[in-house]
Amino acid sequence: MKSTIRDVAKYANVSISTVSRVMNAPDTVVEEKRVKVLEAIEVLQYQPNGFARGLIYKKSDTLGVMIPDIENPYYAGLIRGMQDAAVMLNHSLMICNTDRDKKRTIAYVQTFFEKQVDGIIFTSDSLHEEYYEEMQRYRLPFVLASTNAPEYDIPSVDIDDEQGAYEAVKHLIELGHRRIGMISFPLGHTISGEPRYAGYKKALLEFGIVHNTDEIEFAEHRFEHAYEASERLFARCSELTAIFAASDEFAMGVISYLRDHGKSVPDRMSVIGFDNIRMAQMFIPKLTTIDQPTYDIGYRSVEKLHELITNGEVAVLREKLPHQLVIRESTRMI
Amino acid sequence: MKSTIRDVAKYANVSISTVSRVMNAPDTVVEEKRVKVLEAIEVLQYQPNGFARGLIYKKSDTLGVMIPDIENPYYAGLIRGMQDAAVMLNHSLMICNTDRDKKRTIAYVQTFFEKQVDGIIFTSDSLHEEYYEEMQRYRLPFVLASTNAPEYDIPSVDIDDEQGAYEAVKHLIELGHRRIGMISFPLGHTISGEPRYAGYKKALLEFGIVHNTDEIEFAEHRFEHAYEASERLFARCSELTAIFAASDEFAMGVISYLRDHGKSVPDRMSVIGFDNIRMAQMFIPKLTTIDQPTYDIGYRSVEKLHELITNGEVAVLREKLPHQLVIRESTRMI
DNA sequence: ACCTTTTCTGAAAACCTTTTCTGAAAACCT
DNA sequence: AGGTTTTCAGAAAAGGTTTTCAGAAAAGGT
Repeated sequence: MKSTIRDVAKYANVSISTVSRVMNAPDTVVEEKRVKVLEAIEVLQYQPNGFARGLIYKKSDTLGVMIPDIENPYYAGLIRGMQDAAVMLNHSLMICNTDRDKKRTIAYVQTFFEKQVDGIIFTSDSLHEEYYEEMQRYRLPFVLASTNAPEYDIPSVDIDDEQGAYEAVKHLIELGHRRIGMISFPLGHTISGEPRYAGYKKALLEFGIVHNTDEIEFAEHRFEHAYEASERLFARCSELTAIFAASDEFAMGVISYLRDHGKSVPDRMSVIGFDNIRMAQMFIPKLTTIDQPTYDIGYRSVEKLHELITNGEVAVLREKLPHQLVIRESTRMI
Repeated sequence: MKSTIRDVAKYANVSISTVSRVMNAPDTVVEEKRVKVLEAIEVLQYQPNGFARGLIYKKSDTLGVMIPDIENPYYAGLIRGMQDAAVMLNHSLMICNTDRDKKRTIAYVQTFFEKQVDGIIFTSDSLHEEYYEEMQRYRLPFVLASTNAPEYDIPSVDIDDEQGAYEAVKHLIELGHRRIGMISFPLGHTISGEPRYAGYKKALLEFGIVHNTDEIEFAEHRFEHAYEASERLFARCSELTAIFAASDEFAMGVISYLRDHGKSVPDRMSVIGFDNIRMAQMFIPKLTTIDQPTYDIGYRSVEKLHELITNGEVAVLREKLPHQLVIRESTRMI
């Protein structure tokens, strides 16, 4: 059986208060007893019970994290950053993979609440009203990582998607491309759909290129969908010379499609991605892309959540981290 | 403030025992009071406190998971499987990324213990003696996922690495290759290093090919290391026509190296990987590889841990799940 | 030597739940 | 109607810790 503070007290011939003090304020107990207690702790392998402590401190030093799709490598960097920040703050992470399933997400909020997490980090995906209400219901502090919610005042940390997309497309234009297609996220229910599309349009507009809505095609989140979307897009528009893909995974889907149909990238077509996931530099060709500081977004988001938990508020509500154009091999001068 | 059972009791004009009963054995309390209590619960948004419950039930319904490197996509499938199994069992997962750091790993075992996880899943990586002792010290039930420990009697679920490697190399041989190099994990401190190397040797031996120790090169776990290892290997052995890479990530490293030096795969060199991570079918060329049922390994490992926790023992100690050769584009007839 | 302050320790309450035990009321039986 | 069983609800203990409070002993001051 696990040993308790009582066992330690008995073994060391002191009261439990003394044992507790040895652990929490060692200098208030006289040396002689202190060493006896320490010895007892060592012998009995005593470790305080987190439940009992939680009951008193009313906190678990645990943070809940919602990930929409853990197989998407984009989240790996995010998680690493969060983890490192958590370690620094002496906290633990409870991670849950929602699979973008509403029921599951809401069920997890409840679990988190019952397990007394101190707060929740919500990554990517747009914040449905239901989620928001669920969080409000339980009054759980939470922050948004790699997404934001324009309609609510919720702390968030992400990047400027529109600006990133703008720079990506601008890069293509500066390379001489004029017929530029896009593989976008669906516009409605996805958070980076709108702004990245807006950035694309903005760049075209700025360089006086007419935007033809034919030249955009939509895909859900995965490689396969982008592959299929490419098929539809190229069937419709044959004169495209470059593609702006809303994510690196999409870019890989596009390139795979092109390769399967005998068009090499970047010789016959330039493709730029978004995110700079680790695979971007492992892929052949290495992807030109917009780098997101995923590690930092993760790190900052737990710092921010911690700030929110301890202060009840947050110094800056919506935090935008810097992105960066990374030029590799998948784009070239026309 | 969070409402407690006391608040509900007061609101519903009953004792706290009754409230508790409504939640845990509803049919032992008369209808009239039951609805009042239910109503109070709804109004006050009451949710029982996990700490208090944990104190009584002596369990948290939470499992700890150790992942060596969360950025390695291999673990994504594993985690999904674990998560799904956990949801089915009404448990939560506390995931920690060890970065293969001993101090951090041990610190995490302590945290897990204090937070009263019911058990731990240890993934990949070999089980150092220190870890084993730490687990013993705390008497925490644990299982090994995607690794095993020949020297200890610990429940594990993984695949037959040697057989998998054997089949991979056999495939190469059947394709007509005779000069087959290998990019291996380091032999000493890594769990799949030895058996995959053994499988490689076994296949060569079986087909009467002399095994030249020159033709193997070692790399740590990542793409970059495999890239560098390729450089060393090809500098030494120029007549190789095929490579057995100990992981898909290694295979991608090898292929990238070859591509950067003008040798296309599979035309000039066949490369086979191991794992069948999601990227294997996204890569160009798509990787021929040995499929590991990562999802199932994850799923089974939490089932197994649960079995161990509830029964104190486990029906089958070392569980081997089936692997499978998946032929794609990175290998071809010589 | 006596009084005051400081240091140190233990008892007990508090945190929130579940569960056992006990007793009151209701239901059942003859 | 009287006695027995069953149903139901509340009081209280238990689970392991921290912390407040009070008191005893030691130290300090005159």
